[in-house]
Amino acid sequence: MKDWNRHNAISDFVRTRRKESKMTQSELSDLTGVGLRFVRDLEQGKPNLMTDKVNQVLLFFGHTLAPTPISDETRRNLGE
Amino acid sequence: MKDWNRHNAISDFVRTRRKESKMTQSELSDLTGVGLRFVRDLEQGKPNLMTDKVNQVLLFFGHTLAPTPISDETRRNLGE
DNA sequence: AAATAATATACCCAAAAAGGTATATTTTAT
DNA sequence: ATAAAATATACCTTTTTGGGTATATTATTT
Repeated sequence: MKDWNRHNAISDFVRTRRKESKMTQSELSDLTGVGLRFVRDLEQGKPNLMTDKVNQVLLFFGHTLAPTPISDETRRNLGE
Repeated sequence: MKDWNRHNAISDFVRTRRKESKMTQSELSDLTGVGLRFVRDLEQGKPNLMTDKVNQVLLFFGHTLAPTPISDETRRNLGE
């Protein structure tokens, strides 16, 4: 099983935005309609997520999943 | 069940890039390691996809899924 | 026009996600 | 230091994905 990575574009984005908004995971869960468990899996970098669940959360912050040129950081981590 | 939408950021991106590269769905499937069925679901806008499968395809085109401002979505996907 | 290639649809199955709940650990407030 | 709140981990169930294969439709080539 692929290992989790707390620090990836999506996890970092959500965790940062949530804290900036002074929300708890539980509040974000309620406001977005996804399960609390999902918010946790998301922020802790579960490798496999459903796109529409992720979008359900991102949408709350005015964002959405879209193809983006890979960053140097991503390129660096390709090997593992 | 949510309906499929052929024209969304991800589907359009993959279909366009694949055709630019003069590849068939089958070739893209082989080259990326995802199933042919997935390439089809992806290009036809299946509402729910696994992020790591999508990334497996996007990576081939030097991209990856990342949170993107909604207002920029259209611009980002039509260009480059 | 016919033949071939490419794309789309329909079926089944194994594997895994999402969610709920309960428990443990960490962080924050008093 | 203690209590309370927030976050993390573990177990279980239901639902749905991804993939394979077979068939149908559409597009391309000759």
